[in-house]
Amino acid sequence: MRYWLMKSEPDEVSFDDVLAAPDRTVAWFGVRNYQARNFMRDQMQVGDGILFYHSSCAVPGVAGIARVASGAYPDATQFEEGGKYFDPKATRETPRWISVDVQALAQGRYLPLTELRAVPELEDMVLLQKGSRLSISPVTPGQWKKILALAGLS
DNA sequence: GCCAACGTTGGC
DNA sequence: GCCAACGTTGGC
Repeated sequence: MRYWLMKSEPDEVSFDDVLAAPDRTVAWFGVRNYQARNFMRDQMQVGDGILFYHSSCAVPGVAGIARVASGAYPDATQFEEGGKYFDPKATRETPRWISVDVQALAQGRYLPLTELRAVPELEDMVLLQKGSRLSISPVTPGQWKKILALAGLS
């Protein structure tokens, strides 16, 4: 059982969108970074905890918690010619990018990035490191507990 | 829109 | 394999 932070642009997929989806579950598509992909491929397991983070928006922050709801499978968007996530080097036989299913679990108090930065126990979070751009990053059990407490979800 | 930081590409 | 050029991320 591991914990992760996953970034989504709310204009594309917000936490509310996941809550409203059938079975509160969506495919996590569009990862185009090898380090993030490898976390999904090599380390994620069904049941892992997810901090659902809103990026590139007016108030970036943690919007809710979710769980990994499937193993890895090929990301369908890599084959969509003309689409934003099309990858000409990917083939059906040798896909390059993968997805997992993500199921929303609970929505607590919204935790803005600025607030997270002010919490001493969270200063080692990958998210908060200078220049960190990873769309999927590991979260320690201690960081997970702290954030759930801050969100009122403990 | 700006720009720092980082990742990828491709010529050599 | 190096590294300059270019592209992307994402907070502000």
